[in-house]
Amino acid sequence: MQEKPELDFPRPLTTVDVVIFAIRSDALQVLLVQRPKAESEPFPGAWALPGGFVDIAGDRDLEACAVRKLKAKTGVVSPYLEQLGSWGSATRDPRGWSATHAYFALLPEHTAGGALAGDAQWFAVEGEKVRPKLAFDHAEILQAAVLRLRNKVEYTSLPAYLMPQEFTLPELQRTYEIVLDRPLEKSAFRTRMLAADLIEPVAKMRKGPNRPAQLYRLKKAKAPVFFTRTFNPPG
Amino acid sequence: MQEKPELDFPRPLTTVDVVIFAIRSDALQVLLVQRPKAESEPFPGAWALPGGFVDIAGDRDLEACAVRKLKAKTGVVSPYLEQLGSWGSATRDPRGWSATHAYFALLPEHTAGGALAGDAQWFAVEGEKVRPKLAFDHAEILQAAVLRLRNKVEYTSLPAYLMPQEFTLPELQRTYEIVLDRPLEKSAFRTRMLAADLIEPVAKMRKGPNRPAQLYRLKKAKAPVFFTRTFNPPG
DNA sequence: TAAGTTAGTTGGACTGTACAACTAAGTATG
DNA sequence: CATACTTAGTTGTACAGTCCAACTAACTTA
Repeated sequence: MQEKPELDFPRPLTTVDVVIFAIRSDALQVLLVQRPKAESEPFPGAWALPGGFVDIAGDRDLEACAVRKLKAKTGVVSPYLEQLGSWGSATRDPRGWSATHAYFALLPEHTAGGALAGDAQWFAVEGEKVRPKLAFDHAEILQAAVLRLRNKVEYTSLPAYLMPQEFTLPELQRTYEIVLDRPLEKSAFRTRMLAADLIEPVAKMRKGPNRPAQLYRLKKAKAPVFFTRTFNPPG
Repeated sequence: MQEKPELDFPRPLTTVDVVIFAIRSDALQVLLVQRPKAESEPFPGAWALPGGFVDIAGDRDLEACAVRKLKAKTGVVSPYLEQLGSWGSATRDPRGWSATHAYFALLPEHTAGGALAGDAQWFAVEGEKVRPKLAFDHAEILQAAVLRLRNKVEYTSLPAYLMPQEFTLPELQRTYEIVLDRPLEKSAFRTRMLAADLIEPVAKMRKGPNRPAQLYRLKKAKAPVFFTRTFNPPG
């Protein structure tokens, strides 16, 4: 490692933040952590996205760092994880020039209750915001994550990653509607979802208070399926 | 600025790279720069994406840094610029743990010939690759850029940013076809493009060797327009 | 004047969505 | 035990946009 002047350049602080979504109580929720209350910390006591500094000794790459932070807060090991973008500027962190690599993760509801860290808590997403004022530029990052999620939902199968292993078509549709925050046409939804070849029926039925419903599960496809068309909004 | 142990963490090298696309000679081309031949440099003499270290004294934010690097190599000040993603790992740069923030830019053909830096040169994109072997993980970044461009072209108006200020519909269609590397239906293309309300006719006509064609220009819309449907491939 | 080239339009077959009305299978209620 | 209520799932019609081919239009060249 030679002593190039460039290597002596002061380097930005480098962090990774994760926007963790789940459907809970029939609403889209996001996991936040409370920053330490010590006055020496930036934004003491404020809510923030889970994240922190890259550990160049321990983290092989950025995604491994994101997985580590997600596991630390939720105990979840392998959710859907996608890079969202990066935010870097001289002013976003009072400690100096900093850049964060933001990821977003989708958790099935049943895993979202598990091994939550003590400083972590779920908050409902209202519009593209959340009730408490967020530290740093995390409100902007959260908004980008919600918009990206909504946007991708229009033409991919992403919401399937928010479902438990087995689910009914109306439940899946409900999840789409929660994420998109608008009603969808039942028959168009069924036609498209089945044509997308993303889910397969299992032998069982779900017996509810009403008519029993067919159970489906995600096919083995790892990547989200792209639909050829968007759902056109009714009306 | 307090002396938190975290701030003493060794920080990754932080760079910004820009994938610069233009249509030249009826083909999709990308701008590359040749790395210095000094043996003390990583990948001496190899071709690489334009980019370099973030200057935390001079760059206000990541995008400003990308604009600076783009201007340095092409002279172009305000092209279409979009964040592509970030790549960071312990091994991608022999000098140590590094993270790059990648952007991609679209240039109209007539600006692409201008004030090129001496070490810069255009290369045709073949598939998702380019002929020379690229430094670092830049082949991977380039591939991601091409796939993203192709993918977005399916449902947005991005290619309009590759056009000169005034253009005919057949020229615009040709640009779509070059980017997508497949033929498009003429009448469906016209219907969709005009319905998208993205371009507007100007009073003039283009007089070519054959029948004259109506000239159009981009509407003032700053953001690329999202189509409601994809182009279905013929056949 | 005829042939060639490219711009742009027209029309019919087809496909998938939008929407409403329908059937199906269970539970709750009087 | 019959009726109403609820939710799952299907069917049918209208409509919009595409796919594709054939057409017209305007100009150049031989």
